[in-house]
Amino acid sequence: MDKKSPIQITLTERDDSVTITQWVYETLRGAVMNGQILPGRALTIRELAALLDVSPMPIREALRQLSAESALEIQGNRRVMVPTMTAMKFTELCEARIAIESHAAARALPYIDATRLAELHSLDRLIDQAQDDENLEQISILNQNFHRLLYTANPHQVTLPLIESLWLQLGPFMRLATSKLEEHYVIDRHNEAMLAIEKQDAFALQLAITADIREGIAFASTPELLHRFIEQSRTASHA
Amino acid sequence: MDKKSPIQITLTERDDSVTITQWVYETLRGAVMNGQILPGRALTIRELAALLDVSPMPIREALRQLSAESALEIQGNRRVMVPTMTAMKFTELCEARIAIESHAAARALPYIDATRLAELHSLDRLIDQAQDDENLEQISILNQNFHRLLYTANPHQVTLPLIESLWLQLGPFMRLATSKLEEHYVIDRHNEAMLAIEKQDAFALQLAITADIREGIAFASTPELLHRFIEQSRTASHA
DNA sequence: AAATTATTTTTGTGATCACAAAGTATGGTT
DNA sequence: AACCATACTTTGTGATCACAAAAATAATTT
Repeated sequence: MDKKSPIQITLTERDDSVTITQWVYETLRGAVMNGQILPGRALTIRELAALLDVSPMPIREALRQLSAESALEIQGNRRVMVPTMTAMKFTELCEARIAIESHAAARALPYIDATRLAELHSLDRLIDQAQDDENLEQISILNQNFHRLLYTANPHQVTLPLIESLWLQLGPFMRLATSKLEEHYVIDRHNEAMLAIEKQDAFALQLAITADIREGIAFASTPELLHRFIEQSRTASHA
Repeated sequence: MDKKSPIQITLTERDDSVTITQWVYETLRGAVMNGQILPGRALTIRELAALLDVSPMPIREALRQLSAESALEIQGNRRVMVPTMTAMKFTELCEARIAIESHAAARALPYIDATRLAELHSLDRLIDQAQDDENLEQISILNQNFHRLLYTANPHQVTLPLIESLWLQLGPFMRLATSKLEEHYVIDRHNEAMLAIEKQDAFALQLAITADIREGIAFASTPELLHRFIEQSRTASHA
C-alpha cells in the first residue's frame, strides 16, 4: 500500500452544518482540481476514509458523484482513479469549453443588468490585482468566478453543471498552465467581454469568451510544452 | 405515504453479472426518461428500496449519481425529486442541445469512416421502419442511438456525458412530443446529415443536426401545446 | 529459473443498525 | 374553531459487519 504514491490532501475545517459526505466531496474535488492526486493513481475507499478520518460510507458517495461528473473514472475493475490526460483529449476539452461557454455567455447576455455588470467589473479589478501580486492560485479562482457570474445571469441557465464538469477535467492542467505564467502576457479579454455586454453585442461577447479561454490555455504553455507535460504525467502514473 | 402519487416502474430482469447498484441506476434512469415518475414527486430511499426489492444502499448510490447528472434534484430538505419543468428551462435545454451536439457532430466528422457511415445508414433505415410501424418508443430510442453513434465516432470525444445529461432532463417531455406524432410530418434530416458527412461538409452537418433537434421537438407540439403541458405537469405535482 | 497454481490479503458491494433532524399528526389552549 | 406546543413517525445520514471477487503474494511444478 505504501509503495503507491502518497496523496497529500489539504484538509479544511469541517463545518457541522454541512454533511460529512458534502465535506468529503468538496475536499476530494479540490484535491483533483489542484492536481494533488496523480492521474492514474488508483484510489481505494478505505485508504481515503483513513486519510480523511471518516467512515467508508461518505467516501463511497463522494466518489460516485465525482465519477458522474467525469472528475474521476471508474475502470472495469471497479477501481476509481483520476483520468489520464492525452493531448487529443485536452484539445477536445478546450474546444468543448469554447463551444459551451460562448453559448452560455450569449444566452446570459440579455439578463445582465447594471448591478451584475458592476460585479463583473469589480471581479475583474480583483483579477488585475491578483496578477500584480502574481498570486496564481487566486487568479485561477477569480477567473472561474468571473465566468460563473457571467453565465448565471441567465436565471434559466442549464449549462453550468456541464461547464463545471469540463473545468474539473481540465483542472490539473489549467493549473500547470498558470504555473508557467511569467510575463504580462495576459491580455485582458475580460474588458473586451464587458464592452460587448454594454453594447449588447452577443457575437462580440462570444469572440471575447473564446479568446479568453484560448489564451488562458495557451498564454504560457506552447503546444510543445503542453504535449511534453501531458506525456510526462502519463508516465508518472507508473510510479 | 399512500396519498402520494403511486410510482409504476418497469422492472427488468436483473443480470447477475451487473451490480445491484448499476441495475437500480439503469432502472431509475429509465423511469425518469419515460416520465414514469412525476416531476415534483418526492422520492424516498426506503420507498424505492421496497419497490425494487433491494436494500437502501444501492438506492442511495443510484440517487446520488442521477442527481449529479441533473436527472434528479436535491432539494434543501435533502429530499430528492424529479425536477419540475418550465417553458424557459425547456427552451434553454433545447438550445444547449443544439449548441453542444452540433459541435460534437462537427468534431466527429473527420473520424467517420465508411463502416460507421454504413452503420448510420442502417440505423436510419430502422428508424424509417419504426416510423411506418408508428412505434414511438422505438423511434425515440433509435434516434438517440443515431446521434450517439455519430458523436462517438470521435475517439477523443468528451461531450457525450454532457449530452446524455441534457437528454435525461428533456426525456419526459421529448416523450410527450413524440406521443403527439400523427402525420408524416417528420422530414428526415438524417439523410441530410449523412449527405453532409459524405461531402465532409462540417457546416452542412451542423445545420442538419440543428434542424433535426429543432424539429424533433417542434414537429408535433406547437409552442402553445408545449406550454400548456408544462404548466399542467407542474400542477400535477400537487396531487 | 520461468511459469503456473495455490493461498492470503485487500477491496468493493450490499445489508443492517443507530441516531438526529425533518415532517406529521395529535391534543390542549386561547 | 383557530393556533400552538407536544408527541410520534418517517427519513436521510453515517457506522459497522459479512461476503465474494479481485489483487497480491507465496508455493509449487515444469
